[in-house]
Amino acid sequence: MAASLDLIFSALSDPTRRQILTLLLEDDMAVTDVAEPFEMSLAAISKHLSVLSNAGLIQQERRGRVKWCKVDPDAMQAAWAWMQGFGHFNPLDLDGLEAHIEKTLQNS
Amino acid sequence: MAASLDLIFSALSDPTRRQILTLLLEDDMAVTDVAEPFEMSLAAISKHLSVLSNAGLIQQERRGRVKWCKVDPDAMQAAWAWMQGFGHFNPLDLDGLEAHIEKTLQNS
DNA sequence: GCGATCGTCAACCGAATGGTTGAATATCCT
DNA sequence: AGGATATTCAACCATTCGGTTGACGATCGC
Repeated sequence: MAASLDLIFSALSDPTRRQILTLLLEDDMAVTDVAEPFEMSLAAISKHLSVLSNAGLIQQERRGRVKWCKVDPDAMQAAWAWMQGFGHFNPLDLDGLEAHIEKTLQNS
Repeated sequence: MAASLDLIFSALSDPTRRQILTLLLEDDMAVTDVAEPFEMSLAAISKHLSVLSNAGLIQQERRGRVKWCKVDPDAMQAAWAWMQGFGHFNPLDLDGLEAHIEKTLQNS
C-alpha cells in the first residue's frame, strides 16, 4: 500500500517518529515496549504509531491484547525513489569518507 | 550547511514545495516565475521558498530586485542517507520509477 | 523623478499537530 | 469472576502551518 508522499515525508519529519523507526529496525516490538524509552505518555506514542502506520512506514498486527509493530520499508522506498530525481546519491561509504578526510588533512 | 532532518523532511512533506523543487530542477528561476504556475498568492510562494531555503534544499541569491532560486541537492542527500539505513533500495525499481515519473508529469 | 515591478513583512484566520489526562475496551491470568 | 495489563478513545490545550490581504522598501526603465 503506497501511501502518498505527503504522508510519508510528514511522518518522517518528527524526531520521535524517526527514533521509533530506528527502534523497530532492530526488532519488532509491542506498543508498550516502543513507548518505554520515551518520556511521554503511552497515548502519545500510540498516536505516533498510527501516523507511521497511516503513512505505510510500519505494519501493525494485533495478537491477543498485544499489538506488534514492524518496519515496512516499501513506503520509505517510494520517498527514496522520488528523491532520486534530484541527483545521483552515493551510498554512505565510511571508509572512503575517512580516506578523503585523511587526504585532505595531509594536503593542508 | 546541512539542516536538520526535521526541517528537510518537513519541507518535503508539502506538495506545493515538492512541485517547486521539480520546477527548479529544470531551471533556476526568480520568485515571481516560480509562483506563476500556482494558483496562490506570491506571498504564499515566498513563504514556501523560505521554508525550502531554511531546510537547505534551495539556495537563493539576490541580484538587483530579482531573487534567483536554485536547487541544492546536498540537503536531500542527508535525508537520503538517513533512509539508507532502512534497506538497500534498488535504483532500478520500476514501481518507484514509474511513481516518480507519474508524479513529475502531474506536477508539470 | 516617477511609475511599474519584485519581493517581503505583518496581521489575521481556520485547520492541523503534538501533547496531556481520564475513561473505556479488550484480553490475559489465577 | 475479578484483577491486572495493553491499547485506544475522547476531550481538551497550546502551538504551528498554510493561506489570505494590504502595506511597505528596493530597484528598474523611461
